[in-house]
Amino acid sequence: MISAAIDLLDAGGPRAVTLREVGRLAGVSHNAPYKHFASKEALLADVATRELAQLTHAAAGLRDLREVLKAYVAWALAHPARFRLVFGPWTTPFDALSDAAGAARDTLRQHVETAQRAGELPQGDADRLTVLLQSVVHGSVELALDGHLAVGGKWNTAPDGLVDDLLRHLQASASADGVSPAEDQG
Amino acid sequence: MISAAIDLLDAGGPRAVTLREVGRLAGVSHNAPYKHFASKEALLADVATRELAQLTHAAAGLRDLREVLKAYVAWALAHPARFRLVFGPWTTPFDALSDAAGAARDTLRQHVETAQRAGELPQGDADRLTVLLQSVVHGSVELALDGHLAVGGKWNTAPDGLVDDLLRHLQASASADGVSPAEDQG
DNA sequence: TGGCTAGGTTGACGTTGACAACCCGAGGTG
DNA sequence: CACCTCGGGTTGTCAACGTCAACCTAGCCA
Repeated sequence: MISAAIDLLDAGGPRAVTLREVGRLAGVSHNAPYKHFASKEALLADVATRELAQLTHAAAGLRDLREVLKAYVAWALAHPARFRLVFGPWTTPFDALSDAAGAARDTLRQHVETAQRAGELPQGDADRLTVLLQSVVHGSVELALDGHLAVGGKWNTAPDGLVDDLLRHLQASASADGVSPAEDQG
Repeated sequence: MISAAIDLLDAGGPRAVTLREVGRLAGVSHNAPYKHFASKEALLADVATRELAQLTHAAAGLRDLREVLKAYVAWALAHPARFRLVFGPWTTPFDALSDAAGAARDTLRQHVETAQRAGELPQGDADRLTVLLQSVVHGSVELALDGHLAVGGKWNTAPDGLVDDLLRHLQASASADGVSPAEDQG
């Protein structure tokens, strides 16, 4: 059923995900999903949780911060509906989904701290830096999905480029700020 | 009818905006809205366009870039449903809305260029810088609305703070860049 | 054997977006 | 004046949806 929901989501957007159609795709009746999920939103929350956990797992194995950020971007652009679902407006809180989001941010923060130690990012509160990076990824992807980034027909302003821009500026800020660190080779 | 739609939107979120309820609030029958709007989405697009135009108009009169960015943030946090509506997933394109979004980015870019001339931002493509800032505003607001920014119970990571952080880093990057200028031309 | 339960089924209810047909009153034209 | 067009309103209707309720059935365990 969950895979059926994902199929519908990818094919026709959030509007296409209907409990009845999920049941149809799964070869059961229109009310069978209620035996597994309390509501439509609960089904979607389950889908979102799995998706986010999978993404986090994949990101944990990547080399450096830039790769992680770009992996998020690539995933979101490849599966817009899933991205919007995961970070969408939930009307009721789901613990599992919140936990998954927390785990995702934790692995991201770990990469941030590593980059800070390497002098590639400014020192300071790693949490703030993490959410700053996450915000750029999140916002640029959403703007791109809405078509707001095709300014003047040039696509240099794609999310990937914005991530690079921010990292470059942060690197510059780190260099300017941290004249003290000795191991500034790299 | 439009004000009725806004009332419903603010009160009960996107789900509460129903053509029938709009008609009810406007004191007409359940099908009257169809005499003015082709579909529910068209009504919402009209609402979104007005809202965005109004916001842009207000932003055009502000002093500096920081104020503009914070005005966006304040508006979005004050009216989450409107924010999500404006930048939400439209299933059909609406020219008026696209134009309004373009105008919004134009005024933002103007402030960016002013800040660049003042040396408060790195030189280079103003468009890229604009969307970078817009991305942070956009992303941080959305993360905040989803409750993803209450890390460790500290709210220093609020969108306002993130905007300040980014501007500070960019300022530092600009200062560092200014040492060896004349690299970008565009 | 008997009963409990997870999972499935049919049926129904209320709500919604949308379509169609009818209706009225103001305005312009002969 | 009669005639007609037409914007805006109305009722009626439809299919689809989420959800609730009741019923059913196969497997398991005491």
